[in-house]
Parts: sequence; C-alpha cells; structure tokens
Amino acid sequence: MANSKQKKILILGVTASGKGRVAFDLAQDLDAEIVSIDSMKVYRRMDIGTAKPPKEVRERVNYHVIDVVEPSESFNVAAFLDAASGAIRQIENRGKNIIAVGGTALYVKSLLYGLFEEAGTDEQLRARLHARAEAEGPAELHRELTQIDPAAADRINPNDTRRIVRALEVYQTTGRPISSLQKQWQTQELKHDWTIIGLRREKADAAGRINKRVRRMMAAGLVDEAKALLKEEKPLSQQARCAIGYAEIIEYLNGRMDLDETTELIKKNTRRLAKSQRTWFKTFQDVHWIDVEPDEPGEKTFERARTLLDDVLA
RNA sequence: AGGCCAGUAGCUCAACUGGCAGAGCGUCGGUCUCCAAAACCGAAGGUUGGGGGUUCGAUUCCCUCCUGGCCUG
Repeated sequence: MANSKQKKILILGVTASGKGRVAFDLAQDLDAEIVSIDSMKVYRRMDIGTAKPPKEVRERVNYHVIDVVEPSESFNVAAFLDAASGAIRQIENRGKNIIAVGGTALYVKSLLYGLFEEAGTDEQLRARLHARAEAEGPAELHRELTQIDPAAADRINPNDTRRIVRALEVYQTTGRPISSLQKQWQTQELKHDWTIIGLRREKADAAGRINKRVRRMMAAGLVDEAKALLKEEKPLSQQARCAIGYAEIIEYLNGRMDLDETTELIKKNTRRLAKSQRTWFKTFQDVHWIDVEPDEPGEKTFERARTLLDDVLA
C-alpha cells in the first residue's frame, strides 16, 4: 500500500471559531473520519446547545465520541481518552485518515500526551473528602496534603478544593503521591504523532460569532430542548447540567430571569469559555496557526488548511 | 410649581454619631493530568453628579445648581 500510515490531524479553536466546518471539509477531502474532542457533545439529546454537527453532515462523514453517554451520566477525561482511543483504532483499521477536532483543552492534552493510569475515581471517598473540606475548610486538607505530597501541595492553591481532594484521593487509593504519577506532561520533549492546526480569530470577531450563534441556538429551540431534558426520567448529571446554554435556561425556567437576560448570560458565559480556551491553547506546542479573517468564507479557511497540510506533510 | 427620595468603579450596591473610599458581578491576565462548558488564583478600574461653604479633616454637615424617580396640585 502506497499510503501505509494514516494522517492524524488535530484541529483546535475556541468555540464558534469555525473549526467544525473546516474539519468536515477536510474529512471529505482526505477520506477521513472525525473524532470529536468535546466534553459536552458526548451527551445524547443535548444537540442544539452543544452545536453538534447536524444529521446531514453526520450522514456524509463518520463522527466519533459524540452521543456516547446519557445526560444523566458522568463523564471525564479518562472516559474520553478511552472512547477516543477506541475510535482511532477502528478508523486506523479501516485504513482511513483521522481528523480530531475540538475545544476541550484538557481532553486535547490527554489525547496528545496521555494520562497517568494508576488511579481512577472513588466517588465515595471523594464525597467524604469534600464533606470534610466543607466542614473544616480546604486549608486543613491542604495541610494534610503538604505532609504526604509537598510537591503537589506546593502547586495546588489552598482554596482549590477540587485539586486538593483529587490529590488526597489518589494518595489514599494508591498509596502514591499524585505528583509522582503526573509525569507524562512534564518531560522536556513532549512527543505525539499529530499534525496540529489551530484556528485563531480577532477577539471582537470571535465574540460576534458567539453572539450570532447563541441567537441562532435560541431560535432553533434551545429552551424546548432543555425542557425536554428536564422532563426525562433520570436527572441530568452534574456535568451535563452545567453545560452553557442549559444551565442558564434551567435558571430561566425556575423564574430567576427573563428570556432576554438568559440569552445575554449565555453569550457572556460562552465568551468566557472562549477566553479560557484561548489561554489554554497559547500553551500548546507545535500548533500551525491559521489567522482567520472576520469576513473569510468557510471554504477559504478550508483551502488554507489544506494548503498548510500539503506543506507540512510534504 | 411645591414636597420627598436618590446620584459612589462599566453595572448593582456598602462605608457606625465627619477620620486612609470597599464588595459582588463584569473586564483583563493566569493556573490546570479522571467533574474541565468545571474549579481556582491575580490585576486594572474612583477628582464619591457640578460649584461653593463649615472643619485640622467631608461620601458623610450646610447652601446652590444639574439629573433621575415618587407624591401632591
């Protein structure tokens, strides 16, 4: 076979940057399948608010790691990495190219560099530790962490209950300090076998696209979609219920604000998400950035991405 | 027209009988290895509506003007 090794292309960008469109065009062009890197598109029936690719699109290209869990279920990085790795293996077996797209930076990082596998989650232990943090204050747990794992304690802020709890959880379940396990993102030369393309836009342009998209989601029936989810047998999981768009509409349905305020709040929170994605992506190494112009048609961005790939992969 | 209330950070509001103008939210920046659309940290931002007066010292007391709201005619 001439092309014995498949291409692995990763496309990054903040929410509403246009990366989905570019991924789809590239997938058709390169005979590839798509792996979604998105902590919210994994939930079934949360379609409008998570901006999933529509059916017509999904009929033409295979999408993975979308709709893999019920809205009542929890999900996390490890589950993502499992699902994504499985999908990638399948695609490779079919001899197709792989395009990963997404904006959940932690998941991207796990896909590139892996996670330590010695400690999963222990929900009960975690709940107990959180209860203690509530009662005694996070500083007390942080002091304990200093005893068993000074390196981790040094890196974690005394108010950061979640990370303190996770560090203690890891120690109590494995007997090993978390800092001794978190090695895979710290080596001098981080290695992976992906070609990474990043889509970047001016902030005002990004904000404008977000506002437009939120308006479109509201018009497309986001409120009804959220209502339907709330009517389901099982309640939404903690993660699913804090998805932007859904969280605010739940408040709205509880009479906490009117529809205009709700829409504005969704825009604001989406802009905040974009900001934090931007911050994350700055730290990513070897990204080939494409600066997308405000009025640039999606087709042109796709052409630019393809040209860039030709150069890089040549 | 008269009476009353209000005017302090971009927004919503604090500041005991005069004593160094603060908070929340937003904005900006950052952290991030099993909840990450989460959680956490940091920074900037004010001639306290204008002008005058009393005082060692005024967001605070007095006068006046401006703006907004309510009440009365």
